[in-house]
Amino acid sequence: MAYWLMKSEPDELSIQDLAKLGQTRWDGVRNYQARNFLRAMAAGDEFFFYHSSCPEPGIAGIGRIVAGAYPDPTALDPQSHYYDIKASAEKNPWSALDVAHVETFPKVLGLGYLKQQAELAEMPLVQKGSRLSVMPVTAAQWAAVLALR
DNA sequence: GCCAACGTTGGC
DNA sequence: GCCAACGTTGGC
Repeated sequence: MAYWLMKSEPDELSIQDLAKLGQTRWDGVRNYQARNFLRAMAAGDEFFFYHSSCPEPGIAGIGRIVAGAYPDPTALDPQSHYYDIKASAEKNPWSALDVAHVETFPKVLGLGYLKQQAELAEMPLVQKGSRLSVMPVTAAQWAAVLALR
């Protein structure tokens, strides 16, 4: 089992939304590096749910991968914000997967707070200029964040 | 709204 | 293959 971190704008999907839904599709990733990490995920893997582009950016809870990556249907949907004119059913470069709610933290672990943690210094999340929206998390980093709850 | 940093596009 | 221009991300 592996650990990950995924960013979501709470206006789109928040940890509270995921808690309400129980399970949903994680789609709309349009970056190759992030997509490759999606494809490396397996059912049972857990991830930190990070709220980005919002008043209180930070880790808001935990989710679990329910099903591994499959072609992202939003890439083929002209109505979708994530529509990719170059994608087709035969050649869809984008991946989505199904995720479930595991835990909502009592409070969001803010980005500034996370940046203060020496154990997390290697995470792309806290590194200047990094915009990666899906990234691996080591077991040590996972444990360090859990200890901050 | 600003802006730094990154990724992608497309001309050459 | 280079690289300038452009678009996007995302914190502040």
